Amino acid sequence: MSHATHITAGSVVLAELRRAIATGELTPGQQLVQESLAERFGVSRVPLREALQVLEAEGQVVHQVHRGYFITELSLPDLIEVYRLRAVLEAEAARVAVPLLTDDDVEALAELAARIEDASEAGEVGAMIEANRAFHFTLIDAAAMPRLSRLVASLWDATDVYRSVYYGSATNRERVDHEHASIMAAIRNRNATTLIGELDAHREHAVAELSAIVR
Amino acid sequence: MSHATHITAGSVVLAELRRAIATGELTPGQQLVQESLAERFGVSRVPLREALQVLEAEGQVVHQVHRGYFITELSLPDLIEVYRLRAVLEAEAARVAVPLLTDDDVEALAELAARIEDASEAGEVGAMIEANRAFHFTLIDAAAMPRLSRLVASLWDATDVYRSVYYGSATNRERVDHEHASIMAAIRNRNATTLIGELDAHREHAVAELSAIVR
DNA sequence: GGTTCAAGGATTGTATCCAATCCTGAGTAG
DNA sequence: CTACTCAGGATTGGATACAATCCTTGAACC
Repeated sequence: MSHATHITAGSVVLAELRRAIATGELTPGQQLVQESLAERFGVSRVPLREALQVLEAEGQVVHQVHRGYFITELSLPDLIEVYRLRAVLEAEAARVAVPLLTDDDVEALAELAARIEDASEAGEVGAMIEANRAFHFTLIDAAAMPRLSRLVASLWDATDVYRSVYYGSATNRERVDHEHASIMAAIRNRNATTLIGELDAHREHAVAELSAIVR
Repeated sequence: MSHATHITAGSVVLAELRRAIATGELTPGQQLVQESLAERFGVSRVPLREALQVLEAEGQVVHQVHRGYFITELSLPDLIEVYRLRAVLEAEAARVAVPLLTDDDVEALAELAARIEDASEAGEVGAMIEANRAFHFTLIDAAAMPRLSRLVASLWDATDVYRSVYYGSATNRERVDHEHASIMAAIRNRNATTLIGELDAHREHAVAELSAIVR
């Protein structure tokens, strides 16, 4: 029996909340009224609160006793810190992963890069976000450091609120495609130093664009 | 995060559980039966589960649907990964913090180092663990990167289960004191490179000892 | 007009109760 | 003797009900 077979109300609500945050349906600063959300998802407040507590631990929402849960508002210093920590951790992941990459891994990465491009040209923002995440985490997971993957994932989650806005721009989507091509080239060459440089540039461009959005 | 002024049943239970884990009262692999714990803390199962969910998000306990919560068992690869991630993140913290350190910070660090030594000689393991954590996080917090502090804290928490065993040994306590002296010297000289080297050595010795314990 | 303060409703925190699932162990068949 | 089956209790997941706290609103007072 696998874990996924046990669908619990709390996990369903958690997934729904994640989606709502990622799509921008729930906007930063907004209060999450427990009764309304519970009714909307067709569950009681108990599993709803369970999901909210998980999101709080991840920093996606903030909690104030007797006042409630609110979607986290990312400040500019916050955003910059998230990307700085990503730089540190993803560099480590790349360093470890490159020597471990199998040909199958590289193949999978190339295919994901292609899927991103397709979604990008079609303007399918949701599909692009998903494929993009799969692309980057295929590389990160290749380092075979599960805790590292989890930490980086939580940092990605922290900026999910703004990701849909970022990919909404065709200019941004096009630049991302070019950067992914450079990243793939470094991966194919098994050159960790170059790869880390490309990843850093990739992130720098994103943080520059996002800085404008946050304000 | 909840204001300290408003103590909620869940937060009390959470603190108690943390203490019980840190002191080794709850041992790795052990099941946490909700009813018993709730009764022991004098609360219902609702706030207890709330605390358990927080600990699960932090990786201190694991959860299996319809089976319950268990104290996490740290595998050797896990332990090594935790310390490797700490090395990466704490090095970054040190790099950022050193130029920002005020004389007051250095003073506070020196005082904490002294407190650690006192507790070490007196064999007060609990006090030593607490002062040691305060010492290291005074340095880390000086980097003024709150998310970085949180990530590192979660990595420290992950090995809390074994910390009391580690500090139970007088040999270990004595070595730690010497290492802290070297760390303080590097801090006083505002030499980030030396400091990072000392911190790395400090951690390497700990992971070597802990590896033996895990097995 | 501005400030203080006290209801009352709105919202969250917690306890209690019921439902769903798991685990144990006795019994049975092979 | 071993493997399987299937109650019955033990334990967790979730819903409802109640208590504690907060927030708004409006009136009294300066």
